[in-house]
Amino acid sequence: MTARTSRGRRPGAPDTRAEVLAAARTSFAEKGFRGTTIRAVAASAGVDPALVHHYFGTKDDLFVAALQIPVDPRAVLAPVVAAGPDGAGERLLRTLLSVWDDPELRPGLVALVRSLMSDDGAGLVRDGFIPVVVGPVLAGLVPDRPEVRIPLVASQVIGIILGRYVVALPPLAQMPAEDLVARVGPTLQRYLTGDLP
Amino acid sequence: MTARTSRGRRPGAPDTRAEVLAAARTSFAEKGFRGTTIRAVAASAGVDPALVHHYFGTKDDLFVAALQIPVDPRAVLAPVVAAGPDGAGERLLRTLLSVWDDPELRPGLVALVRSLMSDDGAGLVRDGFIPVVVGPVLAGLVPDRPEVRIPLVASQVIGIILGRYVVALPPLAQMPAEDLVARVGPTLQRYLTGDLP
DNA sequence: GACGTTTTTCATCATGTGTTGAATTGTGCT
DNA sequence: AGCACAATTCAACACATGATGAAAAACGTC
Repeated sequence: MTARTSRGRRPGAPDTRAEVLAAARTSFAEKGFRGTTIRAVAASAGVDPALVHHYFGTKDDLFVAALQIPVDPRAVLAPVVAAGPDGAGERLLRTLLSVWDDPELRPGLVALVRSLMSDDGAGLVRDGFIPVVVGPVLAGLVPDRPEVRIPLVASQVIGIILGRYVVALPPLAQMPAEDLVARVGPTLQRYLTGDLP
Repeated sequence: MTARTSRGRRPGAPDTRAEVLAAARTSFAEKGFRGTTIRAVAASAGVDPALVHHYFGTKDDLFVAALQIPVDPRAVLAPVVAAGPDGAGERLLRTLLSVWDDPELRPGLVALVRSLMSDDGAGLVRDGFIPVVVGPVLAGLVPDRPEVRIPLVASQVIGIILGRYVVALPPLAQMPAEDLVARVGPTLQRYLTGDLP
């Protein structure tokens, strides 16, 4: 924010690197990959663009550094699956919301989702994430026809995440997690184990 | 595709304008607004970039020309609402899918959604589209607490649209519309008129 | 066939971007 | 005090992009 003029190292021991990373995170989360410029990140961190390159190399490198998703979806979902099909819908949603509501993780996750939308990461979600990562895990929960049930679950989950975190639809974004769980849990439960035509 | 060298007007009566527009549509749909360059559109239409500017003015103008959503959501939704709450979930979804499955309308709609995602059209969806356009219409269907019910409906609808049309999740994209209606309709019905905690 | 009009390309500009290398200033070690 | 090293900025390059104005080729009309 404040104008810096002098050249060379700053006095004190400011963790400039962390500030740059934070600025990059929020910018990627808000404007996506192409919408984020290194110059804007640098400006928002009160720093010269060259410093961004000095710490993190290219823009791609900065992006992966900004994501840093310290969450293995399989590890997170494992307990949900292990507890069996009863009440799995609510447990699944509760787990998911607890991860996304963590303020440490949220910007990275939002940035990831945004970039998956705009650049052709759609293919990645379609061919990689759903069938390879989350599909097999949830497959342990459903009694039959996983190829029908899993996408239905995915559609409702995607909708919640987009509405609550990316678009921040007011009532959805402010709704207490437990209310959401109570309201949407049954939907997921039906998709997972209910009677489907 | 073929290399054109000669200057001036082409022989015959090719509708180059339409070709440019089509190229713009698919590019906007696939790569979003920022991901689309005028030069790429021109190349894909086998045309000089200046021609794109000649027909449609600035890039923004080209974008709105490419959208051309000849669909007024309120007009489309009106009959759904008029028929009353019984079976509204299925009717709503059926209507929606019939619009999106129309190959004329699809690229424009996908492009619109993509751009709403990446640029900060999120605000537009949040503050404009949902509360102003679709909210009041659907409000005629719900018995109480619209501020809870409408966003839930929105979340499931958004998820379906993203899964089926934007990401093109395989089983969701290929599923016959009526199967989807039968499977997801009850969810919407519950969000609209069911017992919610 | 002459002529105005439309369609098309060429050449060019200004701007914003990612990236690089050198220069400057502070910090910590000996 | 001296010196290697890290942190930081400056200046600049190469490139892609959106945009503009003028010129060339085909068409339609009289």
